[in-house]
Amino acid sequence: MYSQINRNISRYVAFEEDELATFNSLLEYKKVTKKTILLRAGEKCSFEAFIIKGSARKFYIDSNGTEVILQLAVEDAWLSDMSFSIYDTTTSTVFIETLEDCELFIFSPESKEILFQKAPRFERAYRILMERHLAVTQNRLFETISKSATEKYLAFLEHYPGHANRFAQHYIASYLGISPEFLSKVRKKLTKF
Amino acid sequence: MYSQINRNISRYVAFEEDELATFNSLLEYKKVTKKTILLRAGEKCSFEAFIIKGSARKFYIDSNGTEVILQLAVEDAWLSDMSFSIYDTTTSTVFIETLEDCELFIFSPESKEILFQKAPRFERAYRILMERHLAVTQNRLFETISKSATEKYLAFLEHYPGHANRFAQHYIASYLGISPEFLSKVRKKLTKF
DNA sequence: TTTATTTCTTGTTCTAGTTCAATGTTTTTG
DNA sequence: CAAAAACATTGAACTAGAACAAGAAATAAA
Repeated sequence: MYSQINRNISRYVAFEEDELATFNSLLEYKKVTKKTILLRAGEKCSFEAFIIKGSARKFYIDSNGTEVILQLAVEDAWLSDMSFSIYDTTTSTVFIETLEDCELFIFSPESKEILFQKAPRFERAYRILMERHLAVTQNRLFETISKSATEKYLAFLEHYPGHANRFAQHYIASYLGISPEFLSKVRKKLTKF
Repeated sequence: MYSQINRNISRYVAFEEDELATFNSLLEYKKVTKKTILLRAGEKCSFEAFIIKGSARKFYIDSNGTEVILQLAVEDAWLSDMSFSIYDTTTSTVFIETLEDCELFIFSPESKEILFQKAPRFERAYRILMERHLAVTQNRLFETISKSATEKYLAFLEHYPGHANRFAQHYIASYLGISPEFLSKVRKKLTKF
């Protein structure tokens, strides 16, 4: 049961058996059906979830009601809140919703603190995870600014080969920052070749 | 000389004197004139710099020659490479250029590793720094996707009050992902009120 | 201080992408 | 299985912002 998440967290740091045991003891296993809202904005419980099975989306809604998908996540992905509203005066809010039936490990901020105390080497794994995540986000920002809709969609297909036929097109459109109608047109044009 | 950077790194972790001494011994002080290219893409030396005084920009150039500014940095900011080209097959490249005469602390990846070995609590400080940085980047991504040019410029003014009259407008435009001409028009419209 | 270089402004034309609306298609649910 | 809901397609009208061009200011340099 824990082998998947242990493999994931051990990607950049080789942990000892007892460290992993501590880690595992702090995880909460959760099974939820699709369309479950795991996190509603406003609820002050910042948390992290690891997807064992299933898929989910993380999105923000700004003051104008605009919804933007920040992450389309599948097995082996970490979903975290990262409440960035701290940096912004305008209320911007995070939602996490499952899209398929999911099996998850939930990791609360309190558990995280306990883990770092009992097994400080996890700080390192988390730092590296964060660095990677940041690199991916910067890359996406870069592509959002510099690429056309078609180029962004092609890059998306390349980065996430499985995603195109697992997520609804209007979610992909929102992720890419284009309208669903236009994505439909982009895809049609692409199939011609 | 070290008080500024020590204050910065101690923001989320209270370090002991000897830990800070170790940290400081690993920093390389550097003074450079404006328009110095600190990092040219391709040079495999991933690094981090802390700005004591002056300003700089970090930007990417993609395969089409499009330049996108990822960071406009002033005193007290960390500039890091984060070479994310790993995630991308298309060659995208990082440049860091000073815009004013600068005093810097340079922190090499090797020094970083030594630091983490000698004073492991720095892992924590770096993790938190990364988390913050990620939150800011996600927020910017969100704004880039959901806001109009005018809204983005207003948010920029709010987040970075000093930046507007310190950086050339075409750099700000590139940071916001809009053309310099259009930013000029946006600003003109805004002064009318 | 004059000249050169970089930066900013303003108008015009053009286009990638949006919005709206209507129809068709798939998926969900009782 | 039928009915409802959610999702996708297509076209037509519209718009935010880009690209181009050419002149005006401001900075730097000599």
